[in-house]
Amino acid sequence: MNKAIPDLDIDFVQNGQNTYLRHLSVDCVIFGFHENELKVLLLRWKDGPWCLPGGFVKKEESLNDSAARILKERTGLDDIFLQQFHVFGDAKREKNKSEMNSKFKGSWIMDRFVTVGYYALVEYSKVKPKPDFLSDDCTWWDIHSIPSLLYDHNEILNRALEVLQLSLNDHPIGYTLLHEKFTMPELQKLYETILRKEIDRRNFQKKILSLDILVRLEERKTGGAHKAPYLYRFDKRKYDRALKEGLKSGF
Amino acid sequence: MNKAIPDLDIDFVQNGQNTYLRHLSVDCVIFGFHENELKVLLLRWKDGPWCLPGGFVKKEESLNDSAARILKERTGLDDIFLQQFHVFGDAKREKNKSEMNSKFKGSWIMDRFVTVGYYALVEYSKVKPKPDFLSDDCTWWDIHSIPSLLYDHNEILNRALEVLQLSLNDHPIGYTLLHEKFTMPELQKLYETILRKEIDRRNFQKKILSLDILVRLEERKTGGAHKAPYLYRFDKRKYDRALKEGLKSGF
DNA sequence: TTTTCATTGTGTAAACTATACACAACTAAA
DNA sequence: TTTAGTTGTGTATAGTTTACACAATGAAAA
Repeated sequence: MNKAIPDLDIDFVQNGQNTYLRHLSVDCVIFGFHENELKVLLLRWKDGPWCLPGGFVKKEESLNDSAARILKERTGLDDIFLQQFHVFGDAKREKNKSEMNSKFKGSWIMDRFVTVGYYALVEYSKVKPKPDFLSDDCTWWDIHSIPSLLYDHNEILNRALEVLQLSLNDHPIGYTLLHEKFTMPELQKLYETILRKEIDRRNFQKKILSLDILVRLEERKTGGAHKAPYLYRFDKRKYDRALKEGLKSGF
Repeated sequence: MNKAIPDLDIDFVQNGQNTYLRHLSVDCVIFGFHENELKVLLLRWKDGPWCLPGGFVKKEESLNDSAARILKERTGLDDIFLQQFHVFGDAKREKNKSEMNSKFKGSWIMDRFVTVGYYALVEYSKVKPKPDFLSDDCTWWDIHSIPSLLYDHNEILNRALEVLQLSLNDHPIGYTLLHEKFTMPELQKLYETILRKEIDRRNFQKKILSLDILVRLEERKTGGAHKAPYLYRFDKRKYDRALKEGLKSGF
């Protein structure tokens, strides 16, 4: 018996195929925003590389439910914005799988997997990262310094970022990534980070306010060595309506 | 032995799981354009409903290759614009499967399948529709009169249409749907059909020409009881460049 | 207490893009 | 020869995006 795999896992490795659909996995790119930087939640395999949090699809479970379950297991969060964005189906996408995971020899886990990529937008401060039983670490990484990841996970992450960029023009992303109250510069920084470009402060404000999904509060955020900016929050009702209808124009 | 399944199929039904990944299928929404109408290629199951052309993923085959193979088998066409657009993973998506296909009892085919939707844009006149061995018909249907389809195939088709509409704004779709030479009104009608809205003739021409991907030929198309319109063709080089870069503005 | 620095709040002009719209020219059929 | 239907083309207006400047504020430094 391999020391690296506790008893709990033995059943998963040996009999998982009775619980899960074979050949099919789900990987989640979980985005957060903290200290004006876009972050992604990564796991580290025991004695292995960093990777995206992922999992498998139970035999009677919908794909979306699988993704939501995986998200919940890693972050503790329910009811999060979660969006399928691409299927990764190259026959050779799991390079070196057999060498890397010799401890799973003969297991269903060693089969080829096609994986469905989901991305999630979560509020950084509400997340309590939890490793899964195959991992010994689960932490946020800055989007600008992602390490080399397992298999094609770097590609999956990059694709998620691209899709996020495009979605920004169609959907008022931001609701789930920020605190309830936030300043205009914070929101702008979020957009700039995702789009990887600078936006004129005055034009950004004009445009984002014209979407009519924000409410300016009386409150201001003090503490900085400068003029105190107003706080804003999303108007949930208008925000949801905008989500449904889609936004016309983008940055 | 069931009369409806010839010998060829027996092996597929009984031993397909040795060739294909289980639980995973591919369905293709194949669009064509003919007589100023958008068409979709559908199959009819033997003694069954109409459905999208689909198939399975071989164990050593990439997902994209599977879709291309399925497309080739149904249309005879190679090298076609083919795009993954969504995964359909509801646990109950194959309603009534067990009743409908009792002849496959015990086969891997009766398992639950998650299916990956692809859409393809093909030149109508080049296609020679061929039923597969489970079907006895394979023909074009007008987009406005699609029958009730197998399982969730109506939903898959509708989703493909939505994605096609969105893609129209990002990509110069049309190259693969029209003859080599076409008139401006034909191209406009294609856009109008996909978008389900009318576009001002003069503004359409201005905009599409401003993309700088068309070449106007000296030739005109005669035969109509009216002024003969010019013929155009795509400038392949500029078209490909535009595809890569994406188009800024949409209709 | 005053000054300084970084940042916020706000408005307008110019460039660009999208939309609305009209008339002359052409082709085949009546 | 006339007619009906359609094509080719340009311009004025509305709307949107972009570029840009200056006064006000709050904390920290002098």
